[in-house]
Amino acid sequence: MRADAQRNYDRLLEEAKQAFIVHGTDVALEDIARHAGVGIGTLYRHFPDRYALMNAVYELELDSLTRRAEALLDTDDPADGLVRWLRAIAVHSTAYRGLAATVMESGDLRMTSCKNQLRAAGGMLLERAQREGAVRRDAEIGDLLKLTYAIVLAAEKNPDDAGVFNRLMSLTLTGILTRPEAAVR
Amino acid sequence: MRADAQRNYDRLLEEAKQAFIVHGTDVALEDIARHAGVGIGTLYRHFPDRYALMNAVYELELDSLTRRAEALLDTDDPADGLVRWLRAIAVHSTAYRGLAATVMESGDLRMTSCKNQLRAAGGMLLERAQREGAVRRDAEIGDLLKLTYAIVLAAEKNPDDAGVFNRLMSLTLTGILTRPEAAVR
DNA sequence: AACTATACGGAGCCTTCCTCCGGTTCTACA
DNA sequence: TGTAGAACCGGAGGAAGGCTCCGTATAGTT
Repeated sequence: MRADAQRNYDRLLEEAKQAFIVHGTDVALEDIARHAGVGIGTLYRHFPDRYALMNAVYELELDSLTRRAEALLDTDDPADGLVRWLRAIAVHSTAYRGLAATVMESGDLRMTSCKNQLRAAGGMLLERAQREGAVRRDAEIGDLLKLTYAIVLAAEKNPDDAGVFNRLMSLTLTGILTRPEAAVR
Repeated sequence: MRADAQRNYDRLLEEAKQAFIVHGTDVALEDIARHAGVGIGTLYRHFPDRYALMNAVYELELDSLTRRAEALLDTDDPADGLVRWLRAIAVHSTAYRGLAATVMESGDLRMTSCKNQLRAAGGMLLERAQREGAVRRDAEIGDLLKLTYAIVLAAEKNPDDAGVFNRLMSLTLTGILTRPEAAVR
């Protein structure tokens, strides 16, 4: 990679990150290019579409989420560890409004590398919690992540309601029904 | 309302319903107008924006959902009644891809009339279930609807996974943790 | 039949996405 | 250091959808 290309790549990535945080992930790509001081053509050469850019930005955060998962593997309470990690994911994806909607999709290959890393890191936390009987055996890491992102999405659509994320998360973690075996087959 | 206006209104509504079902709620409004045999200006006069159209289409279904709620008030198992109603809502909103995302929002006034009717109907089912101790006391109908729509959204983003809706719904209804009191404060 | 309030419709402007290609700049190698 | 050409730059412009505006057409009334 040529030095100027590398420079532009880095600037675009940094600028995209800021723009996603401030304006959400559906910000106009032209704005990102302009703020990075390059033409729109350069942006598209480095990142074929909006999702490549989102993937690259999210990858910046993946290391810390992976390390967090590893650290939480050492805590005493496995259920608490899993829950803390899901909350950490939520915090990260909440920072980039609109990101959750994309990460939740499974149909296409967009952001696949990010999603695989998340699944691997969370899978270990989930398995430990299940081994110790703290979490239902039939829960899968993919579904847990989908639920987490779904709740993030619901929360970001209710920006005036600060408590909505915690309420929905609590409902989901502990269950809505008091006698579940009776109503859900 | 003039006769020709009424005719066009009805045609637009019917055409919008079909288009939403077939192409999702982000279909081009020009297509709806064309299929209804009117100009785009006429569409915008009757429905100021896309959300007015979505609201009108969803209102067509509200009666049946309200009646369903009333019928379910007479069933033996209150938890089962609530769950069945939430599933009915999910079925309806799943038919119109993209609708769930809009209904979930609370910030603005779009689709307010629909959302109020849903809350009223579901609130009765929820209260009965809570009175009989079948559902957590701290659950609110608004949050339950948000969760339901969030799951619909997650499911419609995973069209290749037929079971995802039921799995997420089951996780949410019965809870992910086996000893919730220990991990969630 | 004439009149008026109401409704119609599409031209046209704006914004955003994305592609394409002529011109420019950097790097490697002599 | 000079140079060839590979790599890169950037913005014009086509495509598509959202929405507005206003000249024209028509339903309903007297």
